[in-house]
Amino acid sequence: MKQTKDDRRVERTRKLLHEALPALILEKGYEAVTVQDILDRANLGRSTFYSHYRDKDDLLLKGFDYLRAMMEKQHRSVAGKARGKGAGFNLSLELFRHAQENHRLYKAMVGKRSGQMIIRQAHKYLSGLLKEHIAPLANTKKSAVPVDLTVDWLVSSFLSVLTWWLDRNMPCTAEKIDELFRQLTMPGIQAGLGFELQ
Amino acid sequence: MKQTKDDRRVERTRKLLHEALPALILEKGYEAVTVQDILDRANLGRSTFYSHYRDKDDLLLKGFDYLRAMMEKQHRSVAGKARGKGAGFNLSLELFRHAQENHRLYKAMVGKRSGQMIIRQAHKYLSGLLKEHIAPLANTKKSAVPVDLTVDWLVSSFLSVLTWWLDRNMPCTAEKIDELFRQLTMPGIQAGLGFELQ
DNA sequence: TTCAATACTGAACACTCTGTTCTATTTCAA
DNA sequence: TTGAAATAGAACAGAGTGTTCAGTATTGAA
Repeated sequence: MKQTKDDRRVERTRKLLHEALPALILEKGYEAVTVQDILDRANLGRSTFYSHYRDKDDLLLKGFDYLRAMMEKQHRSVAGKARGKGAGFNLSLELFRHAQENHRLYKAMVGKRSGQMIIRQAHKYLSGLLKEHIAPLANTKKSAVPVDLTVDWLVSSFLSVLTWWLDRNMPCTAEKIDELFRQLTMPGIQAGLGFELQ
Repeated sequence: MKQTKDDRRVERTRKLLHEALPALILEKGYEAVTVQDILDRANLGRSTFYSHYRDKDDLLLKGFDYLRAMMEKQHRSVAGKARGKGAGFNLSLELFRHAQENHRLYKAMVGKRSGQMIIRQAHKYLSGLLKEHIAPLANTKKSAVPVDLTVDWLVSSFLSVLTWWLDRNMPCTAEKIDELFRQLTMPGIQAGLGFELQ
């Protein structure tokens, strides 16, 4: 099923819209960006926008979906290479790395000027990931802290460290910021989930 | 300098406005609340609102100022009673307690339906408090983590635990949630600030 | 090359919300 | 009682939203 030229045309239009938004968010903050701003930047007509997206939020959320898909694709590729039994897997480091490679996009999404909705979305998504990857490991007998509280806290912790790092234009490597993140949160995770780490 | 009746009248008007907002935030979320909603709820005229506040954000921020002043007053009173040298001082527990006593207001301010602006304001305020109370204790030689990162992280951690607790209608006591908060964050603080706690 | 389908343009529109202005009314203090 | 201050609320201009629609451009197929 070959992609028609019309399909590519639509894709190109959407890409123009998606690429216009982050820059505008970084310039004036998400709330202040108007649909007209996006249109002017992307050089598109008003009705074109509304034929593709319901509103500004919809555009942003679909941008987030795109980012997430990109991240998951990269993850599968990384995970594929290191398919040893003890290879483990470092979610936060992967995220820091991915954020570094797409820092403009990440900064617009989770940085100081982003909208609350996208932060919530990111929080929700990461909570889901964590519940899937980490919560099953919890030893509920040893742990004194409810698992969902621990997950919420850990996601907030991660996002705050990520935001700090991005808003200061990544003053250190992804590996270093991940190490700092782990120093701050690892012992708490042990208390929260009731297990000892390697 | 006696307070005139006109002064009291103004005060009453402002109180009506301040009391209308939290309920509306909890109902439909801060963003969705219009000035007209507030006016209808408070039974006041449009021009009255704008003679007291610049806009909706201004009203919310002054509400936050009020909350902060209330909290600081209570703190001084508590600190006054326990004025021993080793009495120490448990900021997070005081905040959890104050939140419990004013949970509707706190929930509107920092809960899931609040606005991003007020979260930022709260973050800024708490960061200031922490920098004042805790950062001077940091042992920069031992600590591997930048102090401002640690402070940012700790404030985010606190707000996430507070939000979890409030949004679930405080399923445990203030003392218990404070204990959980400390279990999650204390070891990280030691790593972040490079000192041992009592 | 022609033509119908599809995608985009952009003006016009109704709508909601904002913040200001202005006149009338109420409340208060002296 | 009267002047000053506070409030009421209608009217207004302006910004932004999301829809509609007639017209233009591009595409795929005959």
